[in-house]
Amino acid sequence: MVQKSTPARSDTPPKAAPDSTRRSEKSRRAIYEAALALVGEVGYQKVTIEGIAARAGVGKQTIYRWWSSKADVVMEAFVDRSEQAAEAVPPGQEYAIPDTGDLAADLKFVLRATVDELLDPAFEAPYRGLAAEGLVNEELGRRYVAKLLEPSLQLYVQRLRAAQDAGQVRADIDPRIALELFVSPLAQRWLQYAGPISYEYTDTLVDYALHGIASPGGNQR
Amino acid sequence: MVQKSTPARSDTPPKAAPDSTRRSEKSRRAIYEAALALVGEVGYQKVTIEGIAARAGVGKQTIYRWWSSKADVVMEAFVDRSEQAAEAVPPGQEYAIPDTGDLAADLKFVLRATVDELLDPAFEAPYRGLAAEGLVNEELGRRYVAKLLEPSLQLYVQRLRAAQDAGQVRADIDPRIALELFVSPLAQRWLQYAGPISYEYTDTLVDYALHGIASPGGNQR
Amino acid sequence: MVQKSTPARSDTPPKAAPDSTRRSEKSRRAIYEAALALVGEVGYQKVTIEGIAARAGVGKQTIYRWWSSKADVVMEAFVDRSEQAAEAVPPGQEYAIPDTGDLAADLKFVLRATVDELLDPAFEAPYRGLAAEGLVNEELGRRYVAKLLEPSLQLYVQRLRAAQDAGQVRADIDPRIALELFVSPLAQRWLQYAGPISYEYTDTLVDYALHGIASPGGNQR
Amino acid sequence: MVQKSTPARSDTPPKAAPDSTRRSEKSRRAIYEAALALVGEVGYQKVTIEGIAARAGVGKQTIYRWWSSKADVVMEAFVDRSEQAAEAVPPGQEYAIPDTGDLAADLKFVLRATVDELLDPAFEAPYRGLAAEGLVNEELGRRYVAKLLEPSLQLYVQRLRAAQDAGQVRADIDPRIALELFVSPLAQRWLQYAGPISYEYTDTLVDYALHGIASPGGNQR
DNA sequence: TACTAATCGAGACGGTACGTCGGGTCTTAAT
DNA sequence: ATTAAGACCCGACGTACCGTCTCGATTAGTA
Repeated sequence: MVQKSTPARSDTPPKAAPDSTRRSEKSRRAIYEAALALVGEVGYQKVTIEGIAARAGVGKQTIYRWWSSKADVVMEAFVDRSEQAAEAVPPGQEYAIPDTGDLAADLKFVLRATVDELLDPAFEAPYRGLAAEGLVNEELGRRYVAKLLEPSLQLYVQRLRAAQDAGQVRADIDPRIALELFVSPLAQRWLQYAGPISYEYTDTLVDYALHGIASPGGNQR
Repeated sequence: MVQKSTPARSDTPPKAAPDSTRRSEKSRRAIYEAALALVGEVGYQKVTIEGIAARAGVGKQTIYRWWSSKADVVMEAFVDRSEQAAEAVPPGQEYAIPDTGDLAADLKFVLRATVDELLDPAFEAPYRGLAAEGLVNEELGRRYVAKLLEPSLQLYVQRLRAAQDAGQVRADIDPRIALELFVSPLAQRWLQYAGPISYEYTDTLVDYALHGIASPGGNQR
Repeated sequence: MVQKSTPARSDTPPKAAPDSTRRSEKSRRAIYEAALALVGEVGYQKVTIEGIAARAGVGKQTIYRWWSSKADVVMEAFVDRSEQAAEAVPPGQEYAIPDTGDLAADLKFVLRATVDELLDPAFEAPYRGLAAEGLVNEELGRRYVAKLLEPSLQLYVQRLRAAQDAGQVRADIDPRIALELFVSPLAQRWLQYAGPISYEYTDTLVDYALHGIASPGGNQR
Repeated sequence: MVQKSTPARSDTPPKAAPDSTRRSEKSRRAIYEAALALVGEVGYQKVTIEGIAARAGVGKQTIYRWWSSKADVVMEAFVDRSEQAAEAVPPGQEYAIPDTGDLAADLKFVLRATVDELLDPAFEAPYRGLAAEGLVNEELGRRYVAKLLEPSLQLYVQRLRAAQDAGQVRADIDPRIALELFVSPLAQRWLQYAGPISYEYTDTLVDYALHGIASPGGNQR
């Protein structure tokens, strides 16, 4: 209702950004853990800042000093966990879509893995909660996309580019759009409970996307 | 205190469902209008049951008697509005995707109209709010899909079936899945702020979906 | 907060007093019984009009039509029960303080009986509840006094008058005031939890009241 | 309903008593003032916790944190005001019943002052409201007696003891009981609207109580 | 190594909204 | 016309969290 900050304006000083060199690492870790644990236990919706603070053994102010909202905290906690997981992967071709030369097979393989992941409750709770918040809070939504969604999608872009180089995908195709043909349907079915998801379904998506749905010699126009 | 209906199980009584024959039509309409107006004015998130009641000139209890949550109220209000709009259409081929014989053109036309609609703030507010709630509340999410999403998608199914009959779409294609190739990407970009949406973008989606992204003579395996 | 009715004023007609000839005797009895039962079970405070109506199997309106408040209902129910009890007494010298010729003994006897009554939970609940309401609602308070309190006190007046005739009480004494010397202290101790009540205590009150507390030859000016 | 004392037992935790050292004095004062003002303006019955909070510019929780009910708040506010008034009295023989040597005159004087006080609306509103609550809530009633009633009565005890020392009151008289002969009748008439109160009435009470109502040489058996 | 300013745990505070209860009025159908 | 039933508008309840604001009691980085 009331406008509050709009960065600087003196008068009421701009809140004097806290000194991050003095920040307590221990508290940060405790907050991340508490946030993720609570999201898992009671669901994103029912998590409260007070609850996180209590669980982490931390004052509320310590949270408000470094984050601006519950979504912020959970998002960072989630990203942090992802990064932690990423670092655990042996250093080589860490995260990439396999390239066996058979594009269809590679895509089907990755999408099947994605199906498995989506059905894992540990992922589901924070992922859904954040996504929901993101629908309605544009700033957060864009951060969500940039931090959690786009990096995964870029792996598809890479794989599709390789396929273009190999002459398996038409050169005039925009890979960033092309990947949506099979990724977005899966995303929507899962996120919105818009339909069942299965290996068969994702396999079908890949086939349709690669070869199109039109009849081969069909006279379009 | 006294058990009334639903024979056994007692203990914590099932709350004695209200008598819907005596329901006040006036209040219901007022509540729908208040809910939609408020969602438009302050955004779904900031709407409260208390606010709806006050705006509608209605006791809070009257809302709680007939609905179980804000999402419930707004959903029903939204559906009601849609139905009202539907009834206003002259009785003929009310809602359908045009069939000019040119499938690509027809789909592009409809998707362009969808783009326009998605960018209309009047639609956006309740749609997003409900979608967000639906991500996180499965029961609501399924209702959302059934009431608001699936009916629109069925129009695509019809059009694609017609195209199959006309030999423009392969007979082995499942239209319910096929439509997702171009609908879901648009939905995701819009809902999740996952990318820009434009006529050019939707046109591209249709082209990719119809003809596939693979090279014509590409050797897959 | 807002004044609403103030009896007549035309405009909004004075509510058209109900036709008492058509009143349902059965409902009235049921309401009395429900009211007294509930007061006994959950305490005056927690009794609600809704509760009485439900227990009596009666519509709320039927109560509001004939009574103006919970206090009203309970009061009438209580008075009704008293009258019922009174009628059960064999017609003779129904209710009176015994007159053995020994005033002190007679008063002590009656007060001891009163102590017993006051400690009977069946009496206590509605009596206290009504008294409390009466403190704060003058109209009700006066009715309480007239219906429940004064009739008992008049029995003392009669007995004291007899004592005056017998020359045991000074002729210039006002019996209506005199009785308060021993009745009011007991009443206050009980009502307000202002002190313990016992036979010894009431005996003492009678002695003090009869003979005074001043020293016999004390020179009071 | 709520567990109150019995420290441990957990399960449903005992609500973690707030830290009284950090209590806001400003809020407490504001609450007292608001409570007394409202009781004066709209009457004890119509005062609500919500109203007190609003008037005091305080959150409801701040009231619920430190008091358990409206009666509690008003009582404390009332006691606080009494103590404040008491402190304002010049330190000497602050509050005592005058001792001119003439017991009857002294008592009549004090009772006349009490009559005046009882008829002062500023006293009446909270006094009656609290008394009413006290009838029906034993715990509160006893607190009421201890804090507001008994201290006044002790003044009579002192004066009567002095009179005993002076040989004006019989030595075997219990002053705590004796005072009730004239105090309780006045209290009952006022509290319960049980009869008119006037100087003449209280004078009469004193006379009756001092000398008794029995005939001097009356043969009691 | 001591100083001193920021951060920390804790939680009281002014608020908003929750979901529930009951008051008193009004409407409906059955008697 | 009264009744049982109960929906209605309304006001207050007591609770949960919000985000802000003190409080000592630690910590660091600097002097």
